[in-house]
Amino acid sequence: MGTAPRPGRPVRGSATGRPVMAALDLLGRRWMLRVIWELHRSGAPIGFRDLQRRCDAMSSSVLSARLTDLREAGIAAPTDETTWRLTPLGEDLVTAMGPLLDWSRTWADQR
Amino acid sequence: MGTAPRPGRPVRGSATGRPVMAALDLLGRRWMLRVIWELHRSGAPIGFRDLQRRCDAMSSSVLSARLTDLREAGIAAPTDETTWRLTPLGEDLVTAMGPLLDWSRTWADQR
DNA sequence: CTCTTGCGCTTCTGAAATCGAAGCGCAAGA
DNA sequence: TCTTGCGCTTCGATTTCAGAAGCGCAAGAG
Repeated sequence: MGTAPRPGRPVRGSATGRPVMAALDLLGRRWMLRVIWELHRSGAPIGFRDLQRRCDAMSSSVLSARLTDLREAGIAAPTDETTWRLTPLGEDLVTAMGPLLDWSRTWADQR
Repeated sequence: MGTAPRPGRPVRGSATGRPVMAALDLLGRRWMLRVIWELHRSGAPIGFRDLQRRCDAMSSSVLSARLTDLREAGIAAPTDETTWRLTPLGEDLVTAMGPLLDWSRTWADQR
């Protein structure tokens, strides 16, 4: 496929290809943040169908596309050919998402 | 329109409506993170067409939809009928995005 | 061995989101 | 009056997603 954005190259939604724009493009795809979140939350390598179930039964075709995106971006990787896990870079990303999740609770309280 | 997700209610891509899932859905829409980022980066209230230009000339129809989403979510608000700005809640969100932007630089360095 | 079950995905078709150009009504100059 | 730019809306074409079906494989059950 080769559709995953890379920093340094022009990206969908950004002519510059600056890292932050590439990241916002990659992470702004449907289900992306959720898939990353569930990969982390499972704690251990997880299989395709299991991951799909955890993501509210999201479409398998899109899950497949997202996993390809994540592999190309170096955020997730297949382990023993049948399961997936986050790379160290991916775990760093989850850590970076922490404040965002905290914010979502604040957001919920304010309504 | 009323399409913006709210915590506590079932959300596209999540049957639970838990705050974090609602946030991931809202922020996972195309251009959403970028629009928030540019609203913040401009420093002052900003007009529609100006904002559009800063977002790599994104489609005006989608920008309009995103601004509606953001207004309903309480993240952005119109000021004097001709410009937009982030609410305090929106500024908190940008702060929460900080680590994510830091991560994007790490991500860029690793490739 | 055959039969079933579950796996990781892929394929396909209709629905939904997005793109992008065009245009509307308005207001402020020249 | 005429132009210019504004905030947006509308609409047809394109891209993406949803969701059911299915393929090939492997591991049991009988």
